[in-house]
Amino acid sequence: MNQLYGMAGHLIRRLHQISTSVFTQRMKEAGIDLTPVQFGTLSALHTNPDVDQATLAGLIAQDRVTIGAVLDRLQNKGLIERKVSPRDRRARILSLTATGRQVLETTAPIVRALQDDILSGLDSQEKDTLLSLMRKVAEAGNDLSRAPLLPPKPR
Amino acid sequence: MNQLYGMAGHLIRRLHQISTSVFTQRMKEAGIDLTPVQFGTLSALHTNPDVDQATLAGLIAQDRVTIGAVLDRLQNKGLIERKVSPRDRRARILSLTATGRQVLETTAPIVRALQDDILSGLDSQEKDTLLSLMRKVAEAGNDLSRAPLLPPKPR
DNA sequence: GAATTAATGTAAGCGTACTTATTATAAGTG
DNA sequence: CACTTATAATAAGTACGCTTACATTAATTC
Repeated sequence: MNQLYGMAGHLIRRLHQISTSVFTQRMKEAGIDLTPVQFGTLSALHTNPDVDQATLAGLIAQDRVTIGAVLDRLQNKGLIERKVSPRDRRARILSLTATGRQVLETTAPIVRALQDDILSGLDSQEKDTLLSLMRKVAEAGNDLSRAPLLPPKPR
Repeated sequence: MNQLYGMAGHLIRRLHQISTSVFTQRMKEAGIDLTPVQFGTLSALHTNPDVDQATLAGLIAQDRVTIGAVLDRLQNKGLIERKVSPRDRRARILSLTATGRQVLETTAPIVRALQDDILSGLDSQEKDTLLSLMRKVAEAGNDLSRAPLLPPKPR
């Protein structure tokens, strides 16, 4: 009846708990007030400047509604700005503030480093294997998820 | 600066989104109103009858506070019961109701079947590899997470 | 050009996962 | 036995991730 512990869903949930826990702890140690999703948002905004909210959501596989709330918090912290798009008055064009850019620069190396701690218990070959399998699952399952990853605007 | 897409944390979050999305969809198709965590809770309760809330939380690696809210919802649906422990009046002894047992029996085979869909995109050997690596990470990272998995009461 | 259809962002609400604080009870120590 | 310490559950609050619904604006179609 059970066998819960061996189920993909349960293991994925555990990994997610471990991942966010490690992230939160490292940020706390560094005195930085940023969640995993907030970091991802800043990072995506740095790579894709001047996108609107819906596009950004697709770029990091987030629900449009969720990202709206995340942006509220980032705006309150003074890390991002929203401007009404001149081309489409429904849309908000997003940009990093100077502070946001600075926080991202400070945080990025810490985040890169902590990825390894999440997978502690695996040797480096196993890590590669796991990452490549996860990439495969994420790609194949993209359309199964509520908020699929969307390619950047072709423009 | 970015490389977000290859990071362990991001991939794990994606897998979690895919996993819960597949679960939710299959339950909806089956006309069953049950979330992944609620299923896990029922399942653990079936395997470990008459535990209290704190013990249950440890058995499925959940925060004690979170599990309290989950139990509220399961109780509202009439799937579980809470009784004050005669040995320790602080503790609530949990049990499945007849309805709860029935829902679990109906749901379990569907949940078992859907595990495979979560990992669509992998062949069966890759699935085995991924599951075994995830098990390893979950085990090694257990104490890193906020709510580690705890062994059942020795009693 | 008016009417339909679609898209952007927001609001409100549910469920999970966490934090810190509080209440009640139990267990341990002097 | 009184006092301290620890534990079970709950309360209140934050953050994600989702749903449905809605107002505004854009694009399409007749």
